[in-house]
Amino acid sequence: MSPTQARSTTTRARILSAAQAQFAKDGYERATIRAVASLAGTDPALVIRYYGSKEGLFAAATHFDLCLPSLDHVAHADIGETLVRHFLALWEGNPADPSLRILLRAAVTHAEAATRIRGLFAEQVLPAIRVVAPDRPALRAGLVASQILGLALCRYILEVPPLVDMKPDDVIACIAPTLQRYLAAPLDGGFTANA
Amino acid sequence: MSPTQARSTTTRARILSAAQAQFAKDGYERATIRAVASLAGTDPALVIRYYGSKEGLFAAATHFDLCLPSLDHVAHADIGETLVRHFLALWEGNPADPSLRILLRAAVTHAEAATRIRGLFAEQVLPAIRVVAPDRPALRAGLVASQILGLALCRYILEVPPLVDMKPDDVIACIAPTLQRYLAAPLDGGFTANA
DNA sequence: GGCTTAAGTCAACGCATGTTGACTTTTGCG
DNA sequence: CGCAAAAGTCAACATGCGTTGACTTAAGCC
Repeated sequence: MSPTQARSTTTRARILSAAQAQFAKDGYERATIRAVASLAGTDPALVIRYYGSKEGLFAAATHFDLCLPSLDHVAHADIGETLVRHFLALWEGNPADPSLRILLRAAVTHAEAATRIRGLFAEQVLPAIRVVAPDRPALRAGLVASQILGLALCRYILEVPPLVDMKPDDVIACIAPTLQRYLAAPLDGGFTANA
Repeated sequence: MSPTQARSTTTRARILSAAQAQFAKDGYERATIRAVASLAGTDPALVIRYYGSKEGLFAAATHFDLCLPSLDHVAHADIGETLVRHFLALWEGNPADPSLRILLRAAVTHAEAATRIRGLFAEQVLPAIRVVAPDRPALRAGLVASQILGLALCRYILEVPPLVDMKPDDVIACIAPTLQRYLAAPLDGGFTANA
């Protein structure tokens, strides 16, 4: 790669990084191309040249992977805890991946972002859960998603007081048994009778 | 009330109703005063005259009450189910109250809406839960909120496939035991050791 | 009936946005 | 060096927004 190509690559990366920061902070509609360019130390026109449009920039800023661990070699009793721990690390890791924050902030008003989240669910969460919960995996994965996303919403977006201040290990201790039940509860009896 | 006052009251109500519909559908930033006025069959200027600004219109469109039932006369074992059932009715009732949908859609990017949700939590959810779970009520209420909001997010906003298609009674059967555990689980042992 | 006040309408302003095209600067290569 | 292509910059456009003020219409009251 020639030096001049390297420079453009660097600029593109700076723009993408700035875009992720702005989308994560302000959501899709409040984030502006001008603010992204300013944060990246460049020009709005360059942002458009490299990413085509605001939509294209958003798509590029949210291409990522949940990196779910394979659950089939985890002790059955530890699957719930493994899942919460993984998602907490995703949100709070150093550096934290901003993509989930971006996606969650945007998905509420942006149809394509919502589709993307459903895609993550169908292509990454559901398959991982299918291998450890072969009966009604979609239902179980959906319940897991509702608790995980609800936790993320309250802790990282809405900042509901008791949840935002908890230590990660305490969050794990509270949430893990819920996921464990969603994954392992028998279908007859106390779970869901019909359907 | 004179007929002319009655007319203005009707118009104000039509505007408010249209605003709720638009905010619920599009979120705060995508909803426009012009669209609200058009849906209400009136003029944008009138919207501003009656509600001062877009912020004022939003504030008026989200003044509401969770109408939580008093839990102190519910059998202990039924509190979880009572709560889910109540929130499901709030979202799906006929007519469904659009306020929660509006608030959830907006809170993700609108600071004041997020504050409003925290206010609902502190002033309505927390007190109701305090009377049935006197030890660490804030923690328990926070966990309940995370599951309820996560369910609402997945079922009504993101429309994650397995959750959006479930019958209300099945949702209740799945979620109620989770809330029950959050409210009634002993603090030592499997819940959260320290903190 | 005519005057006062409120209800409703219209056109316009100022502003911020995404996006475009022409321009200038820098780089790589013969 | 000198040219071609790429990287980067600038000013401007068109559009849609919230909001404003002047205007017109209708209603209530003496």
